[in-house]
Amino acid sequence: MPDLLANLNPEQLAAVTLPNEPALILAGAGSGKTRVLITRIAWLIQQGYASPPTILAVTFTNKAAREMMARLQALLPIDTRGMWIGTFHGLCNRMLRAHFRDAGLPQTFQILDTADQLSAIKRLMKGLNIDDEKYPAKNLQYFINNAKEQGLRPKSVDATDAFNRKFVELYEAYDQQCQREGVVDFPELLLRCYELLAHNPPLRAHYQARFRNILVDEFQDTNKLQYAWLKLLAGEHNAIFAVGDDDQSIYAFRGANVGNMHDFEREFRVRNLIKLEQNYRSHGHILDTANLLIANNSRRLGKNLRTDAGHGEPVRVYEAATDSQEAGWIVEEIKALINTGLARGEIAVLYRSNAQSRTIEHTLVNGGIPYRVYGGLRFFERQEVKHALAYLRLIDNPNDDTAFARVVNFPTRGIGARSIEQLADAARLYNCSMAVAVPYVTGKAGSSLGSFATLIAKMRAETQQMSLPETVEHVIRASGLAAHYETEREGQDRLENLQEVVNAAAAFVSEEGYGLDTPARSIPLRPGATAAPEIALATDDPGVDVLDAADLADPAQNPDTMTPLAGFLSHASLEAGDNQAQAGQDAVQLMTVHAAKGLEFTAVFITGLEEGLFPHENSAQETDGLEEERRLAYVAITRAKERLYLSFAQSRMLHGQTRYNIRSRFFDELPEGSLKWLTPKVEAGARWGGRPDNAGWGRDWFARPGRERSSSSSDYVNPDAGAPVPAFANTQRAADTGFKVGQAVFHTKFGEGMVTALEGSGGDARAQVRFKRHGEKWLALAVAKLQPVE
DNA sequence: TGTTGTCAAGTTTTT
DNA sequence: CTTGACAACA
Repeated sequence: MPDLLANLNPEQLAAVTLPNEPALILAGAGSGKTRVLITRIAWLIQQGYASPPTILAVTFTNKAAREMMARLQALLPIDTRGMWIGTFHGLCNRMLRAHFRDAGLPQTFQILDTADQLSAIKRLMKGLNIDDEKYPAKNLQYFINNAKEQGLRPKSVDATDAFNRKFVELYEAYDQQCQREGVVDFPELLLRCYELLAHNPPLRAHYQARFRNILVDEFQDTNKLQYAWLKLLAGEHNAIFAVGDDDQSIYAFRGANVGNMHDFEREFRVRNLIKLEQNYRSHGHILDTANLLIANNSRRLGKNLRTDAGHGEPVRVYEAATDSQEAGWIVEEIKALINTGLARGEIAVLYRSNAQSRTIEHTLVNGGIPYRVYGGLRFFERQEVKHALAYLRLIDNPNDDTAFARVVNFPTRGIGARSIEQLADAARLYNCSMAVAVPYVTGKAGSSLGSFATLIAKMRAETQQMSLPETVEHVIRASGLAAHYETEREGQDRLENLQEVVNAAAAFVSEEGYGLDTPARSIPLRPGATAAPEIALATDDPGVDVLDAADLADPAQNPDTMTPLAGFLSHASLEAGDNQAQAGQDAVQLMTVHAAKGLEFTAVFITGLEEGLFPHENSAQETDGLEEERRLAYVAITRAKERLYLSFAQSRMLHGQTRYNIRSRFFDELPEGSLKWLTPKVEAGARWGGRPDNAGWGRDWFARPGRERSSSSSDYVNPDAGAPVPAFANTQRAADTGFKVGQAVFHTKFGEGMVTALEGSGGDARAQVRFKRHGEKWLALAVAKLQPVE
């Protein structure tokens, strides 16, 4: 047996070897969090405190789950089968498949991704003649998902006004539609699974008895429903080992509730709170920068990272005149780094919003530097791939109207919007799916629809005994998709992607350990199978017996709970695939700060550190918005191992117009001693006549006198890039408009405010003003009665 | 039915 | 500026 505990620091060791009690591990960036989690599992098993089937480990992304599985297998000579390691959604899907009847779902239920869900909602609203202007489908989608993530069914939603009552009504209709079609959306997977356990005591008891050891990664990202689900599984006796970092909570906008950490500590009476503060990633100056910045946040659980690595290099700061000049400097610096022998893949350029990538990409192309952008379309989200999947879904479940509507006229077969509308009306009239309603539609439309129905039925019959890859291949041909893209001019890539779907199906079959000729649409019986056993409880059976570890070890006791096709379709929905372009070659990495979480690079550029961009202006409206932005900056900083660059630009092209920004307030929160300004640091007040320190973020920025300072510097020529940096660009603007950013103003209607941005000139000039009482507004200077205040 | 034009909007994102 | 959605056409 390997010595699992070798090379752990005292805190890590303490965490790994905690008794079987609720524990909260506050793991700072780069503190070996994943290692602790994995070693904990291995240690529990090695010591005989736990057997694999008692382990439930939850992550947020499939990537994290895969990494955990792989590292565990490398660490442990024992069998990791029987453990449940996966994402919240993946695990819930697995449980719902095993107990589909108890969950009130058809065996072939399918999963709607976000785009499918939106089109299902649009279809619903169209059918009910709802005005999309008044009730935008997107808003309804948000409303529904939000409610589900709070654990609320339509009945329980507290509708305060007529508008919300309409939403609740639509929410109910939507749920009914999903139920009729046999589909579930993402939050529904969790809520349905939660309810399954909550309403079924024997089942709950079974899983509680089984999962004695529950481990949760990235606990700060859990939402209310996920936390409730965990609590339910933990029951009275099971220990949850939660690992997280409140300082890296950057997903509040999608429902993550950092408060869960505190609630967990309280509700589970956590006695074991361990902080991992030893950082193994970054050099000292970088860490000091991160520490001092995040210290500005209130309501922290409290943590300070330290390193043995020494100070290392200072953090370099650069002020550019424009966004393109910023990009130019970045590219020059990257070239220099590459010349020192640094691999391109060890360099990352981070930005707050995707729109910023274009200028940088453009400059990299000109500089001949290979790069890779993260984000964008993923494999299973491509239209041709979704089309193929829709046919597969229809074969498996003819009631899936989302799939039906998607491909009924693709490739075109003369079924227009009118016919589809008629069909949808008929389906509503008979309360059935569109596929079932086809015979009720007569006339010419009826015959086209009839042949489509025949086509699907034919494909269903033909693929009855086919394996999954054969089924996929057959459907791509028989549906006419292949022929369609063969004739299309730009169809070559799409054809290749369709072939990739076949390959993905083959890979799926092999990874799941099915026989090559296992029919795609039957539950495989595989006596003596060696692949991961699934748990299947005969819950229709009144005498539910809790399976013990011995039962679970016997594959004969553990038949699969879904067909290969259903599994593949779930896989496609739950794991949309890679979202990075041009994978493979050594390239500079471009991504948003969000996408960088969990990654590390030798050299990191954080760009666009400007007020309004980072921190983002929209965050000002959100509660705790500024603190989340600061955490985001903290995450960005802690990605760097050896070299960190921070940059900002005086002017930036955004949405086709030049905006003049002031440097991010975050610069005032960094340790001056760890920074090296490559351009002279211009004191905050010098140029802008006062900074809007907490404007819009809830504090009163008017009551901050004495920050103004006069500037003594003149135009400065940047020695690095060789381009002149007009240090007073904005003041020049001021001559044109009569106003400048940072200036206090008075408006007869809105009262006191401060100019936060200026754009345009002459008669078109507009000023963005942050009013003390009325928030931020754009005002046309030619119209607005705006008076400067001394 | 596919194409063309107009118009509005434009943080962050995994499942 | 750039993209996506949708309405008006050929």
